[in-house]
Amino acid sequence: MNTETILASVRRYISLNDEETEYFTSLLLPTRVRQHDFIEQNGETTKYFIYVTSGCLMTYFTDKDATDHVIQFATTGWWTGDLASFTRQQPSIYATKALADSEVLLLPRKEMDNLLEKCPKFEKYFRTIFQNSLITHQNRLIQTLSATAEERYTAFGQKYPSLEQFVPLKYIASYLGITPEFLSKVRRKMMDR
Amino acid sequence: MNTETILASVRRYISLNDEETEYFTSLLLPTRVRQHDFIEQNGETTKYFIYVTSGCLMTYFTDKDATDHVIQFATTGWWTGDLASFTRQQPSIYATKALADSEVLLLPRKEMDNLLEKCPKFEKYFRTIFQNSLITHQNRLIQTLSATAEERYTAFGQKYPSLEQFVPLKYIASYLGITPEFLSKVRRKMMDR
DNA sequence: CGTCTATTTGAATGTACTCAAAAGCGGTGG
DNA sequence: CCACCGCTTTTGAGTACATTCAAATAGACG
Repeated sequence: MNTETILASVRRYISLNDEETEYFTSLLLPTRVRQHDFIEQNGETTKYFIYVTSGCLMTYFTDKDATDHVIQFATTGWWTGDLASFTRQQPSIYATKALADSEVLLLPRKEMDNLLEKCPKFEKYFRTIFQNSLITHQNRLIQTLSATAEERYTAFGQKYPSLEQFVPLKYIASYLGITPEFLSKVRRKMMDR
Repeated sequence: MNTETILASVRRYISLNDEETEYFTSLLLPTRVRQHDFIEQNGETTKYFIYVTSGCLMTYFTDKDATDHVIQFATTGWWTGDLASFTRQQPSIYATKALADSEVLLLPRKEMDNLLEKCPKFEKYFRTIFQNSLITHQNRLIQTLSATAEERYTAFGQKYPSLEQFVPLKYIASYLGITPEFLSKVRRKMMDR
């Protein structure tokens, strides 16, 4: 399967020689998943850190009232998964499933450990990935705390235009922290203007 | 000033020889700040990544209605600051100020670049710091999206008991994403039971 | 003390939720 | 190709959680 996009991602931050490239790609498990398929289930210990080559995934939390809350959508070029479970090898509170037929590269936990040990320059790559992701999460937190549902919906559409083709409205509502019914009403109000 | 706690933090993840220890600590600017003092102001480009040796800081965002939103409280052993501004050298949307007289160690942006270049094992340290912080932010997002104000307040008290001594209720309200008035009413209800 | 800020209280209001039901839409099988 | 089924989206009425505004009370600090 296609390792072009992940290598491009890595090379934005570190340079790799042929041997390193070969070694790195040998650790990745290329996998096809179909729409509605799960890559990880909640309750189970997360096995993989997941890179999306094509398609679209979502990682989400299901609360005690059986309401879903989307932590992240991931399209081409994004990493996703449950970092807490992956890092600490404890049961996951998240599940990750495909919103469209997708191609992913799975990095098993042990192989990531090996990679970082044998080829420490990947520390820089993941440091940068996590740092950027942290910034994104802080921005989202600010948005959630300070903006109305309508403002958040508008901002979401502008920030992630490519997701509209994959993501049902009810999951966008979930990501925004509102009910599908209320998102529908927000959209109505926007249309009426 | 005391570099014990920051060295302990670093040594949890990587080991340093004397030369590395010496070099690392030489980059840090020990600074005392008094309650109400600012370390960084919004609108200005963030100069430092901030490590708290003692006391307590808060990093917060002020929205268009002049309402503050706390991104992070930082007590002994925590890093804080505006990563987005620090990383991209763009004007900050956050400010960081002291909630109590505090001692901090400031790591200037350029020195962090030098450190990571000359002593790449620090990539691992910061990768781990950011990874853990990301997990914390994801948990908080989940909480904010799925729990009521009362549940969040209770969880906050359990997770950060040490903060109660430093942080005025209005900032806890801000962190939880509610108004001070409503937090007061939540507390009343809890007392009445 | 007196002043300034933080916290509490109460009434009116608003934003978003719940529940129930209808309408829309896509896929599948006869 | 159409009819049906299941799931998503919309609509509406009633409700709940949280906000706003105004004012009183309590605390902290010089």
